[in-house]
Amino acid sequence: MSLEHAILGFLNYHPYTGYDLKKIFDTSIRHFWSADQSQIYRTLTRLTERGFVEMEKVPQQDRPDRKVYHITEGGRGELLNWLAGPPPMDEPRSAPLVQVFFAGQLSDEQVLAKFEGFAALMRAFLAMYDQVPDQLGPYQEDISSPREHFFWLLTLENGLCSMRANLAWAESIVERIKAGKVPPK
Amino acid sequence: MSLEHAILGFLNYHPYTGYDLKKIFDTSIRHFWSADQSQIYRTLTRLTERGFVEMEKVPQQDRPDRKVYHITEGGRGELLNWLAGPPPMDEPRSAPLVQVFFAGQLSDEQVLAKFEGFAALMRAFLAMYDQVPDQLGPYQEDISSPREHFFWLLTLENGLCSMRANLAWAESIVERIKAGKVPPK
DNA sequence: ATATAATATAAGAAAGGTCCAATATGTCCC
DNA sequence: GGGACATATTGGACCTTTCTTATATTATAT
Repeated sequence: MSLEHAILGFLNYHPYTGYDLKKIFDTSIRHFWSADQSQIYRTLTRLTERGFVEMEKVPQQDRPDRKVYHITEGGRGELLNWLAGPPPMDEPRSAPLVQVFFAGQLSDEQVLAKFEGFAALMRAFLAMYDQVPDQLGPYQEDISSPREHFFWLLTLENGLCSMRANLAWAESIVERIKAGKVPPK
Repeated sequence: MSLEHAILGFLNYHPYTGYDLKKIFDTSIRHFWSADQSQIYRTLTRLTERGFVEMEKVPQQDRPDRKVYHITEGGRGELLNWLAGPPPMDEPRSAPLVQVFFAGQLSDEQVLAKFEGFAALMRAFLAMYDQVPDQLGPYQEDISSPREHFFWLLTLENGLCSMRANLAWAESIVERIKAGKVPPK
């Protein structure tokens, strides 16, 4: 679980409202982390209870007050502690691989279609990545120093590397299928 | 969500109890799918309600009855339908990448340690993979025809490909850090 | 003789996440 | 004037997952 840490990470650049955070998640880091709008508000409440963030009401004329959250000393400590700590290992959870594992229960034609589908999916991802801009979307001014931009590019690279590896994997399987190397039912 | 489909996939080979399934998950496909014991029992109940599986009580002397679940025609249909359908795309969710994205907030020494930590983690994964047996653990007899074994090797290959790609990524970053290419704070 | 691990199931509670709907207003365009 | 869209937050219902605890027996090790 690290929606909390992702929120703390952004609030450590700049104070934001729940609405701001939703937009930041939807634009900048959408390709490796997503967040439900309700969940962002609930997490902000939880972080407030724990003393990691504080809220300030900014009244506006004729529309609901903005609730601007800023990180506290305790929150900064929690964040830096988590960042400096050991890298969490991604718990494995891959619905596509479940399909691969059980693909033997399909007919040979269906198996071929399945893996061609995988390859197509990964090519589509790669095409998308080419369109991911160098920049971070709105709210850049707060975040995009050369240092932050450098680390942003590193996360993009990771996506590219993984997708290329997966594409090569899927393609090698398609070749093997066509070469008749799948044991029959 | 496809714990349901993973369970259906196994029950399509052979009828099992909840306990059997837990052991199968913990041994065979542990590296890309895990399942909590309570969750397996609850999911079996749900699958029964939907008519995808049926339960048969097998009394045992002096210990709780085994509840052996077997797949129904409806369940087989649901499974094959899902398998033949479009590959689900994994929703992106990567705690490690959240750390990369915010790593700029650490000191330069901490950044180096962070990425060396990533590389070490992936080397550890790769070392583990070498030890993953060719075989599927217990319950093999039910599952390991040459065809099933072929698909099992494919999922292992995927893990290897991804990990190698991630290792290369982490190592290239370590090199760049050592070459002084990280913009200062 | 006793402890423990393994076999086998299940219920309760809490945490996290998703979906949907409600509220309230401002702006922009047709 | 009406419709669509953006701003801004909140609440309810529900689902999934995890953690913990409980029960009961058998096999194995000390």
